[in-house]
Amino acid sequence: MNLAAVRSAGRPRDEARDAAILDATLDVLGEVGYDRLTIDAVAAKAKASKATVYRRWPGKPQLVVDAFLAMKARSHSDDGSGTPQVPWPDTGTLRGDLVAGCRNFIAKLDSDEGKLILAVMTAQARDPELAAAMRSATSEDKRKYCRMVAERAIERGELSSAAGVDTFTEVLPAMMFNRLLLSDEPFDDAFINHVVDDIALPLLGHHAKAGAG
Amino acid sequence: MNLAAVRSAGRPRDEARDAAILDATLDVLGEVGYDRLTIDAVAAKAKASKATVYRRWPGKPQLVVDAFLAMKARSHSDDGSGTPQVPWPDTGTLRGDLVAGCRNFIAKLDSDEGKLILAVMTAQARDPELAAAMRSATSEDKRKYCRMVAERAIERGELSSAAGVDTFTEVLPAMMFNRLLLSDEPFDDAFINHVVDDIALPLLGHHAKAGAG
Amino acid sequence: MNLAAVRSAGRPRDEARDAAILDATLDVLGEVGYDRLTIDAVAAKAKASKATVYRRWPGKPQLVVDAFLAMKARSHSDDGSGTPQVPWPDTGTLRGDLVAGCRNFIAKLDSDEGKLILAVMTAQARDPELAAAMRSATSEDKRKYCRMVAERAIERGELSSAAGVDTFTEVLPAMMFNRLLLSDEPFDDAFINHVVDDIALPLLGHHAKAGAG
Amino acid sequence: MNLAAVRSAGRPRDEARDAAILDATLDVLGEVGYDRLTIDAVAAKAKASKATVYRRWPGKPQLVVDAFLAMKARSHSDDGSGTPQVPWPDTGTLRGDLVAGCRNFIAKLDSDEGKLILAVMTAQARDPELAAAMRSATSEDKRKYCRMVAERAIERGELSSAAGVDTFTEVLPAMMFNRLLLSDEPFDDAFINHVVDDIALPLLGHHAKAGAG
DNA sequence: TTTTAACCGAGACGGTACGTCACGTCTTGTG
DNA sequence: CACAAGACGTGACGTACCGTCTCGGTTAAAA
Repeated sequence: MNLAAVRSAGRPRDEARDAAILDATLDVLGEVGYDRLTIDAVAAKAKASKATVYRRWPGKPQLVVDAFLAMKARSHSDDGSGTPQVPWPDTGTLRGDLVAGCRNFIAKLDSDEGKLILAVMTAQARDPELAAAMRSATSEDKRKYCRMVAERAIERGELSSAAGVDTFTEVLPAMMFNRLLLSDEPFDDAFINHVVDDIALPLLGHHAKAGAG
Repeated sequence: MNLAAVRSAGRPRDEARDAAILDATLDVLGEVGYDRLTIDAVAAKAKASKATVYRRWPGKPQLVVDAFLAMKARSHSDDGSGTPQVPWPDTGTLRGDLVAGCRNFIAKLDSDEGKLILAVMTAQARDPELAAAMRSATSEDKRKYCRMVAERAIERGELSSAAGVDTFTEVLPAMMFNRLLLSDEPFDDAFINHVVDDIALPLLGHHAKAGAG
Repeated sequence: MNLAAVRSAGRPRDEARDAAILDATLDVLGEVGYDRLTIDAVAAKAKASKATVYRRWPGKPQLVVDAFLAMKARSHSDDGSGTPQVPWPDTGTLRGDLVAGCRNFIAKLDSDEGKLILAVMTAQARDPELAAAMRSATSEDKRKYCRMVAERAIERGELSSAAGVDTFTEVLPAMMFNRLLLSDEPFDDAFINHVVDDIALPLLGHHAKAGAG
Repeated sequence: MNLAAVRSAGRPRDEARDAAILDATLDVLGEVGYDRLTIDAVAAKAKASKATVYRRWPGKPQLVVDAFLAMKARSHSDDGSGTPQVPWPDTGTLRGDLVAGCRNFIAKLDSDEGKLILAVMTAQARDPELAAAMRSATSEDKRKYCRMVAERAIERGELSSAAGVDTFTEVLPAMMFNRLLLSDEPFDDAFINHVVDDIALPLLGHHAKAGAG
């Protein structure tokens, strides 16, 4: 009797239930938001019992995190490659890359997925565990993207070093979260230009003469 | 019959109840946090009825906002002057002023009031109305402080213009909110130094050779 | 200053308010019944304040009793005479008089006033005070009617004495109240015939061979 | 899959909770009466939750009816026999039987159970459903008793037929309800004699020469 | 094979908080 | 004083979710 055999006498968990429950969670999340999401509603929509939900997740925040991660994983695996399915296009200039990146993010928020992202972000502040999960789920993506943009700029000669990249990677999301969660001002092109020209480029050490667009 | 006489037939609302309820709200908020705060508990502590609470506020978030604003108003009116009761000391250098400002903020968060601030901030993201109220309640303070620091620096010759002040006023709080609400990293001196040296000073156009402290 | 002048310093009670409140009470009673009648609703409909209502009546049951009595008094005083405005017709036979009386009562219950009567009767069982008021308000009418019917029968030679009249006066209303309040069977002609033939006439000592109608 | 197997998915209702809740209802009913009985009090006394109560009964009147019926059922099943545990003694005369029956009823009203009976009767007039339930719960008993008394009388030769029994069965309870619910006169021996001699016996066709007692 | 132990759906359970309603009292300003 | 308006403390209402717990009935690995 080896270690692997120790666990599980009894009926094994039906992994398909996980998927159904996570799907239902995303549905409900999109329909009513994080705060009004109830486990009962999720279970009903998944044709699962509350017990099955609670057997797998200790509570709402964890369930929502997992649902979010599952959604992310699914959208990333639409193709077989490890590269993101929405490639970050090389626009030819540092500023163009940054603006394109921001616009891409806005576009994402308008999609079905975006509603969920907002719902989850909204709940982050209340739930440290959810926040941690979200961070670990997204930080790598953010870092990759920012580094790539910086490297391209260095190759082009627009930047002399990647020194400011980490700070920039830190400030850019902070600005976006604030705009989305705490401000009622629109997340529009004017804001993007402002963030790119007045914050991102200066922090990256790009003393632009070409100025704004 | 003038306009002033028009208002109010019937028994006027007892403003003292407002105060009692808001006080109770702050108490409960400090004791159990936003999520576990219940209207029943507030009413009981204020020796008021739930009906009285609901007659004045439509729900928990609005009540908490008002409680927060009342606390702010009260602490600001401790003296009769218009100047803040915690003066922003002139440390002699721009960098010193900024660090001192940040540390002052941290110190505030450790106070009784700080628990409330955190509780309210935590709830902001969920409640647009609360967020709006918080913004309007705090933005002026923030702007004043940042301008004052910048003006001192200009007087000293450390800055050539106040051009970056607005952006700086925007970024600094964003960084702090992120650290407080979405990060699990400590809000310590290392972070302050990082924000001041790598973000604030560059954005203000202070191309410091004097570097760190 | 004479004795009459002693009482009442200050503004005298506006007797018109009584009428308005009682009218409103009858309205509300007819609309929603006794149990759902609220003092607030009455006051609102009378454009009176709750204080005015409570200054005059200690509570709902007393108010409803008074409203009922006022309605009765008003309908009785439609003409100046002391005789009832709905005369009890002499049908020529004892049985005919009894059936006509019962039918008259049913007809009354279908009127606007009837709804109120039912509402008040419904409330009687719960409220001893209301029951007492109702009794004293209606018993005399009942006794008068029953005696009149019996006397006519004696004049016609249908009855030899009025001996059974008091008992009959007691049983008839009891049967009706039971049918109305505690039974779900209809208050129809079949019931009337049953009561008259099987109960009223035997108790009055009318050993009829002429039987049914 | 037979019919018995069809019933019930999910956890079955715990019948013991029914009993506990009904017991608690009877307790509270006895303590404070129908009008002051609250669902909260019942639930607390039954160590149940309000939700459990509302899951089984739609509201107070239905709960009270069921509690009453449960009490009746329980007291009837104290012995295994189908005969009532309080036998109706044969006093030797029709009049004696009737008087004894009425006195037995009065005695019952003075017991603990009597308080409940009164409480429920009081509520009947307001609640048609309750009234219907009470009727079906008590009518059979009444009919049985009245028939038995009549049959004894026929055997003794006191009555020539059972013709008047149904009417009598109808009138007797009506008189009692009126006395209990709508009158303030006492339910005493004088009343019993009156009902028996002036109403019951005549309606049964017992033209007594022995007259009253 | 036969256990046997965990799974599954459904839904009851004790709680807690919700937001509303009506009560009877009170507190204003205006006759 | 009375009066209209309406705020007040009280307390019950019926609902909604919480997270846990039975049920009867699978489902696979272990015996």
